[in-house]
Amino acid sequence: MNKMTLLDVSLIKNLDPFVGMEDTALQDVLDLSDSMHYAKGKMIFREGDQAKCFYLLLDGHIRVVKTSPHGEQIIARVISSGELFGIAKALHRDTYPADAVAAVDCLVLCWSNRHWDKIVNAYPSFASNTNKTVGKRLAETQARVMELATERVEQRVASTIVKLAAQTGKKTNEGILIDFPISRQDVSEMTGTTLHTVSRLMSAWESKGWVKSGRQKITLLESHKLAMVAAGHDKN
Amino acid sequence: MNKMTLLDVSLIKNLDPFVGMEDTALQDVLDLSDSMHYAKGKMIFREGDQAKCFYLLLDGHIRVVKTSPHGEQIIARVISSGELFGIAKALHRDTYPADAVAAVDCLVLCWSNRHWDKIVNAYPSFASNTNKTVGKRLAETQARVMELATERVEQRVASTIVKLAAQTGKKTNEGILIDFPISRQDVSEMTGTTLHTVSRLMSAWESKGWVKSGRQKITLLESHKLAMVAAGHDKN
DNA sequence: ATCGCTAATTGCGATTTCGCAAATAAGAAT
DNA sequence: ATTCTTATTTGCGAAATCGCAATTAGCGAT
Repeated sequence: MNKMTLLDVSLIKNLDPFVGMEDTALQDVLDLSDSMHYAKGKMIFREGDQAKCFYLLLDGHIRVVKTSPHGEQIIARVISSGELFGIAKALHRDTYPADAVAAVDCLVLCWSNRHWDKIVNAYPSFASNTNKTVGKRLAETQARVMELATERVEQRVASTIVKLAAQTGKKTNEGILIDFPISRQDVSEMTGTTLHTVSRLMSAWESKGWVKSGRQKITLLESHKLAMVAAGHDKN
Repeated sequence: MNKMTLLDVSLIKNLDPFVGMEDTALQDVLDLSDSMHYAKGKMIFREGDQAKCFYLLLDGHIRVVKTSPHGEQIIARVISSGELFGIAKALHRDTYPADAVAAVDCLVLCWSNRHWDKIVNAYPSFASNTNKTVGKRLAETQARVMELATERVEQRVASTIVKLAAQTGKKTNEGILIDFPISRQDVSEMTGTTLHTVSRLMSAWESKGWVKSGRQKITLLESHKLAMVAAGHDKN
């Protein structure tokens, strides 16, 4: 789509999916890609769509969302820059397993799935890095099952915002800001609870001075306190 | 360990992990394996152990169990015959992510991880089948997150026993029997609830004639009714 | 600056699910 | 057959969380 813009190898050279690849190989792969921009709120692909591309997020944040048979949504994960997404091919799927929505304006590279086998076969470290990514996601998902099965809402919410802060956090003079718009509803969809309960928890933490939050904005002031709550320790 | 016993290609020829492989290839792979027996209750590997082997279950059932930091256990999945397990290499892990326990006497093949790369490189369809398995497990795990996040206990328990019946069920003249010893506690560890709640649900269903259950034994008489409950429909 | 929309807050009663405790039952071992 | 161990059942009160509803607040668009 955008073959005119020259994409430089340095854009992707240091990203996890490409470690271990030669510059010439990177250039070859880059030459197969299109670069795309998605405005905040745009849907990049939808659950069940035929998977015709796979993607690399260069800049922004993406929410991966699944919808239950009864219409409730849950956020399966948040993709940050440097991560692959929509890699249905790696899982031998021919449809996407979830919606991908731009949480902010996003810059992505995308490749036609036609190129997948070619790339995977030509560059074993790419294949290997991909497997590693999938393995990590499986482990994370499994960890979430554990949390949902054994922890109370308060712990899950604390743990989720601490993890988000670690993943996407930006230091400000007040504390660590979660660097994309995130509502109470979003947090509830990541933790299996309701926006009401999240709101109550945030209010309680705010009154203790542990967080400072506003409309779609969360700043952690005392992340260690929250980490304690996440771990299920004392609740003072 | 058991090179004396001649293992025949027909043992594994039709199993998912090996579809698309030539008989000679299968024989080569088989020649690298050891066959092992694990008595009911034996632990095959433990979470965090250095992963030195990967396994194929030839006969029996295996519980894959994770333990939370606070000691609660949850059953991540149940492995049935024909499935690979302990494939840490496929996920680029060097430790096992969970315990594997023989739910009944089990017959397994195992391979040293030394052989993993060799096998994967020599037999692309094995690599591909493995990716597919991992993809399926990721999807299942994700589905479980959805259930835990959005459904009530009753639905989750119903859904779990229906799925177990589909996976391991054995037709009897009464109905579909889940073909390995499974306690109320086990079910609770698969659904994120307590054995008490499971017991109450089973009692209720038994009094409606939907199931018949005893000590570590569950038979589904009216699985469609349970499937309705699982789907969250009426509760009559 | 004002309007309008969406997000957030919070009180309160309703439900769900838990957790304890005590009793019973089913097999396994002797 | 008897004893022992482990699984199951069930009542009941407690706790966590939900869900509704009404209000308030923040921010973008006009």
